[in-house]
Amino acid sequence: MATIYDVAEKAGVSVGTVSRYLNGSGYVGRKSADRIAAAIEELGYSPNRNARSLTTKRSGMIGFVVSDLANPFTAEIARGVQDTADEFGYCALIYNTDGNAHRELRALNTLREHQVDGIIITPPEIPEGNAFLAELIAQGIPVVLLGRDMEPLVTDFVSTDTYLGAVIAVDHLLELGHNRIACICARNAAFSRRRGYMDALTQAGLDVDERLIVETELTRQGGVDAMTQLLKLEDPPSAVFAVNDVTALGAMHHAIRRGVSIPGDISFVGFDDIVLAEYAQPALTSVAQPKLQLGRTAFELLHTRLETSDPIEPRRVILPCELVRRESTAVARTVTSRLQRSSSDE
Amino acid sequence: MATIYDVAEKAGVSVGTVSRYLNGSGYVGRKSADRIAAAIEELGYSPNRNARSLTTKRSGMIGFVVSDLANPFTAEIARGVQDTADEFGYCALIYNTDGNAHRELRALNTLREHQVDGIIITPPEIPEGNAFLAELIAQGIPVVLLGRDMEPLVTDFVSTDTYLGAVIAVDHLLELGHNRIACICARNAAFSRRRGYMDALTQAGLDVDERLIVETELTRQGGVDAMTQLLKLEDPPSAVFAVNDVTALGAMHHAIRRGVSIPGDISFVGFDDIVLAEYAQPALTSVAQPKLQLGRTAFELLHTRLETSDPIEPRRVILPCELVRRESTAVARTVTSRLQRSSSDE
DNA sequence: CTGAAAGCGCTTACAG
DNA sequence: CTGAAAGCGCTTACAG
Repeated sequence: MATIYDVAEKAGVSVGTVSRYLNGSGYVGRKSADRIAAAIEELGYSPNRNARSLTTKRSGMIGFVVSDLANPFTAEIARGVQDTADEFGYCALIYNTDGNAHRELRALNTLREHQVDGIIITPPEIPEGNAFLAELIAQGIPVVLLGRDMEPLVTDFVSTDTYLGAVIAVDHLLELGHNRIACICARNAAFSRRRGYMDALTQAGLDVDERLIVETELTRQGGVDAMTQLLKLEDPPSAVFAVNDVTALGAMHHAIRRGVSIPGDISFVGFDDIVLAEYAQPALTSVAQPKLQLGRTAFELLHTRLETSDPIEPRRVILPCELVRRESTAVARTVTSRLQRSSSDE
Repeated sequence: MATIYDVAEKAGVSVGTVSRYLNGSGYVGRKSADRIAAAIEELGYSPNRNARSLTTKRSGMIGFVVSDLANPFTAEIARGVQDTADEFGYCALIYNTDGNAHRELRALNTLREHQVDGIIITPPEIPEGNAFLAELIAQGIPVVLLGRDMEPLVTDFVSTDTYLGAVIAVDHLLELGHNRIACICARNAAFSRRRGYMDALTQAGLDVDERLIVETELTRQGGVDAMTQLLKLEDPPSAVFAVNDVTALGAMHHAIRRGVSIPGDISFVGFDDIVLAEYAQPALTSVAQPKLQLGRTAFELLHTRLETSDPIEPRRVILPCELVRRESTAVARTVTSRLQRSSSDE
C-alpha cells in the first residue's frame, strides 16, 4: 500500500509538505497542493492513523465498555455513543464484558494498549475494575461513567433522573383525578422510583396508604402476584404505578384476566418504556429514559476532555425522563362521573 | 508513560530482548526474563499496539459495520461478533451507518485508515459501498458479508436459511394435524419464507389454496387486515403462518378480539422470534434466527482469513433457523376430537 | 541466549 | 512556502 513517501515522490515534494497538506497545518503552495492531490488520487493513498498516532499521541479512538451489548437498552445507548463519536471524527472500540471481572479488566487493558484517547464505561460492580479505572484516570486517560455512579471514582458521570421520572408518572395519574394510586416496587432495588412515588403523593397533600405499596420481584410474575394482592383489598386502587414495565405488564394482564377494564377501572403506568410497552394491549403508558441522549451526552462529556489537557472539574449530568402516554391511563372514574353530571346539568 | 526502552534500561537488557520476552518469540534467559518481568511490574508498562502494528502490519482490530446498532437483532449479532473477536484476541471497531451511503463510505475509509485487519459488514444497498468494499478486498483486506449476499462481491458470506425456517414452521403445524394452513405474507419481501410455506404443503401432498395466502403490509395493522380477510372465509384456516412476528401478533390479537380461541380454534406461528413473541398472550410460537451464532460465524470466517495470507475460496455458510414452540400452537381440533373419540373407545 | 541497527509510516520543529 | 532530519514505540533479521 502506498505511503506518504510514495505520494511525495510522485508529487515531487518532500514528505513534510505532503503531511502539511494532509493535516492542513502550515502553508502549502497552490502548485504543490495540486500535484499532491493528484498523486494521492493516482496512488489511492490512505494515511495510516496508527503511524500518525505515534507522534501525535492521539489515536482518534475511544473505548466503550458495556456488560451486555445485546440488551436493547444498552444497544441504543451504544448507538448514541457511536453516532456522536462519528460526528466528532472518533471511532468507537466496543467491549462487552458480561459483567465478568476478568473480561472487564482485559477489556480495559486492551483498550489502553490500543491507545484509546478516552473511555466510556457503564458501571461494573467490580472493585478491581474500579481500581484499574482509577489507574487509567491517573495516567491521564479520560473516563466517563454512564448510568451509575461508582463510589471511589471522581470523574464525569451521566445518568437519568429516575426519581423525577417516578414523580412525573404519579403526577400524571394525579392530574387524571386518581387519589388511590398503588405502587408495585421491589424490596432491594429502584429505591428512587419508590421515593418519587411517595413524594409525589405527599406533595399533592395525599396520605401514603401502606397497603397500596406492594413489594415484589420485578418480573412479570411478580406483577401478577402484586396485582392479586391489590385486587383483594376492600378498596382497590384506581391506578397502579409499577417501577418497571415488565412488572406493570404482568399486573395489567392479570387484572384484565380478572375482568378489570383498563383504563376504565384501573389505570397503569410502567417505567423504562421497553418495546413491549408499546405493543401491549392496551398499550402501556410508561416513563422513558432518554437512551440515545445518554450516549450522546457521555461522548460529549468525554469530548471536552479529549480536546483539552487542562484539568476539568468532574461534572455530573442527570437527564430527565419523559412520560410516554398511551392507552393504559385515563381519567379516574369518579371524576368521569362528576364530569358527566356537570355536563348533564347544562 | 513507560516505553519498552524504560523497561530495557531498568532490567539491564536491550529492547530487543524485552520485545522477545513480550512476544514469546526467540529465547530469553531465565534471569533476564525475571528482571524484565519485575521492571514491567514496577513501571506499570503497557505496550503500545499501534507502534507494534507499524512493523507487524497487523493491528489486532476488525471493523464491524451495521446500519442500525439499536436494532435488537443487530445488537445481538454485534454481541456475537465482539465476544468471538475477544476470544481470539481481536478488538471490534463498530460503525453505525444508518444505511446512509455517505456515512458508510466514511466508515469504511476510516476503518482502513485505522488499519483494521478485516471487516464484517451487514449489507448496504449502496452501490458505492460495494465498489469500495471490492477495492478493500483487492487491497488484501478480508471482508465477510453478513445477512445478505451482495451481488458483485466475491467473498465469504454467512446468513440464515429462512426458506428452511418457513418449512420447519409449516411442518410443525402439519404434524399437529392442521391441513388448512394460511400464510400471511408480503407482496415484495420475504419470498423465500413464502416459498418455504408452499413447498412444505406440496411436500405433504396438500394442495395450495390461494385463498389462504394473504398479501399484506408486514406490520401489526397488516396482520389485522389479513386476519379480517381470513375470518370472512366460509372455511377459515385452522392455523396461520405469518412471515414475521409483528404481523403474526397483529393477526392473533385481532382473532382474539373476534372471539377466536387460541390455540384452541386457530394456531399461530410467527417468524423472527422478537421479544414480543415471548411476552405475547398467548406466547407466540416462532421461528428464530441464530443471531449470536451469526455473529460468531462471521468472525470465525474472517479469522481464518486473518491467520493466513494464502488465497481462500469464498465460503458461504447458511445457518439453520430454529422453531421455538410456545403457547400459540396446538393439535388441530379435528385431530383432538378424533383423539378423544379413540380414547373413549378404549 | 542477546545486542546493535535498521525500518515501519507518520509528524514536527528547525532552517532556509 | 518547503526540505532535511530526528523522533514516536515497537519488531526483526543479523551477528555474535
